Amino acid sequence: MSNITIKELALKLNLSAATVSRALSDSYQISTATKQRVWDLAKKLNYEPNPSASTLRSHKTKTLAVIVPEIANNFFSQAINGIEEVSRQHGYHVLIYQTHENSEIEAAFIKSLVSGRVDGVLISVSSETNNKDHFTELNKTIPVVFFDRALDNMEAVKITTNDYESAYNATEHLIECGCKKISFLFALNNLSTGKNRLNGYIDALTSNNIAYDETLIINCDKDENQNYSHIKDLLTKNKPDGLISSIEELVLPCYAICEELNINIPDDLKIVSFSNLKTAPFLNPSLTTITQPAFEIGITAATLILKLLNKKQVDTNEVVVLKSDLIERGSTAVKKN
Amino acid sequence: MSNITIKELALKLNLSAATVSRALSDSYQISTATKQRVWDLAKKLNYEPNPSASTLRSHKTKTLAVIVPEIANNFFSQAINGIEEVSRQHGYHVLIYQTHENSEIEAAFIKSLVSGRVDGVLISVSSETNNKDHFTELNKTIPVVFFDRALDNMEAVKITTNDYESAYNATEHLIECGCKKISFLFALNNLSTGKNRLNGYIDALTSNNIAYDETLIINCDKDENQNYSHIKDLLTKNKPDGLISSIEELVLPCYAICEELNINIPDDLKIVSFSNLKTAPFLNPSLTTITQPAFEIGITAATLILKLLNKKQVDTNEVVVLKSDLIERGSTAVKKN
DNA sequence: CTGTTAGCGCATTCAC
DNA sequence: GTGAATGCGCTAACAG
Repeated sequence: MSNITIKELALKLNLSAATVSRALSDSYQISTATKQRVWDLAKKLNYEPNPSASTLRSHKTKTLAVIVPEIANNFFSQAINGIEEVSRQHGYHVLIYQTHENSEIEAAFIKSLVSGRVDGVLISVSSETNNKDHFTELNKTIPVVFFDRALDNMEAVKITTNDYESAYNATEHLIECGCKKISFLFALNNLSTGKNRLNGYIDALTSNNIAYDETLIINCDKDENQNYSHIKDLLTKNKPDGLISSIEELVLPCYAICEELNINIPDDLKIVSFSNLKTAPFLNPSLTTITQPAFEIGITAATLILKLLNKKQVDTNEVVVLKSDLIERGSTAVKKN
Repeated sequence: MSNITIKELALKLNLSAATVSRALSDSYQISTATKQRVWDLAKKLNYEPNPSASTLRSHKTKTLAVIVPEIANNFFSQAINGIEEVSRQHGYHVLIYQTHENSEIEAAFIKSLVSGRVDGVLISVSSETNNKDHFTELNKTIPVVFFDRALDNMEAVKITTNDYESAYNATEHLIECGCKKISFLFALNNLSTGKNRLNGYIDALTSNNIAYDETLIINCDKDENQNYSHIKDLLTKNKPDGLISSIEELVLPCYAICEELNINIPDDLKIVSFSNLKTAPFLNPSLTTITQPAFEIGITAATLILKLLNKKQVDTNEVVVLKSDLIERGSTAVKKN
């Protein structure tokens, strides 16, 4: 801890602590000469204000909390990147919490944040969460902004992507590629993020006059082994020629199963996956991805919450929808949507 | 902010604030009955202690700072995952800062952290950094633990991986695969992390009686375009049959260049890269990776700093070295080192 | 076992 | 323009 305090600065400058405090915050009440003296000494002695004392007095922490299911995830780490970027530019600090998709851990974090540790919270909710009580409670005291995964029935600022549309387009893309039997790996079943993706898939099928077949939709959850065997069943029995995965985590099992079953990708089975592994289609031309603008989502979410904190005019119910890209790669070409 | 304070609890319970404070921290001085009354009311009223007030008084923040070059990076995000995990289990909060390999931003963060915002700092230094002044200054006031990228000439707790050995093994692996002309993409030139990787490569060559050829070593830096053209030159003129990339970021340009030049991977050129993209060899069998135990590094770093904070006996000069895996994938097999 | 008192460092109100 | 006084919420020393 830098031991130097306002009091000590005041002492050395023959000023009162109040004057030094005001000078440091560039108050109009202080003469330019005094300000300069204060700034010079502060710089010389490496003065750094004590954040706890400052917060205790001013009720401003200059800190944001970010709650995500996982940090080691291509989407979330890119989003956090954007959030940190904006925060740094505005002198804000960023606290990170991960829930591992566990709504109890999530609730505990949320509860602990009402104590004035942060000025605002950016959250992408766990896939299990359906109780919004903690959130409404928290939102009474500080601004909360949801990104990517929001609670359906909650009024709050939300940043999402065009999940429905991008799943629709991806499905149509597979149809245009000649797929007749397209399956869907359904994850985030509890959230509108997941449901929208499913609905985009279903609607694309029906509007292209393809019979909607429930057995082609696999419900996926946290149990990796179960997911694996369900997908394996699907590929063995139903033999789809196209597949859409609603989360990146399921791509690898798909590849493993195809190898096991001697299914050739993409000749026998074309795969499209929601994924922010931007290098995926380049390392492996047979994979097409729906890539969310994760960094921009982070930027947008952080910018919005800072506006809320600065009492700028923001619709506290605003929903921002950004667009995903469909990234495909043949031998050389790279397409974007 | 949860408005309820110790004072209010005290008032409602006909106790003094001091007693309530002691009861909340489960002090041995307080009767079980009183403790229970306090806990019950605290729970009922959703009391959450004000962290600023607590810190101001106790000089403990229960917060760690993590400084990394990039969050959206497979290695660092996995390391942060481990750090967050340990921190949560011990009731610590985690602040994230990214330097984008800029030592000025890094220095500014370090400077701002002497003010008592955190109890300790976990850092992986920027590739530009060679001035250790800020670090020694900071380390006087709070513990600093370096992970993966440390400053050479600084006495501190460090967690690293066996960079020399893993580069050595990877090079020997390529030799065993029949490569005669192995090139090396040299990055992190300023850090021992990078230098050790280079030396492992060089020593593996010489101890296998392969002439050491400087033109096969490409100096890479932040300038992506320059890296690209240098690598392209290498592949065009020198036509190596093996390549080791000392960072993950250079793999994609390599693939792009090979495609451009009609070089077949792995038939014409075998590539091994330091990379924590764990899915890489699975999505693309032609890539072999040296994968660092990022999560374990995070776990270890966090555990160590918590020990330091709790004045446990820790050698303040301790260096922990964890081991990377060489992950290769033929048609079906997966090897580990 | 519990209460009283004091002060962490800062920002704000009120004086002059 | 500047200073003196006050209190944010908590914990620790001292007292009993």
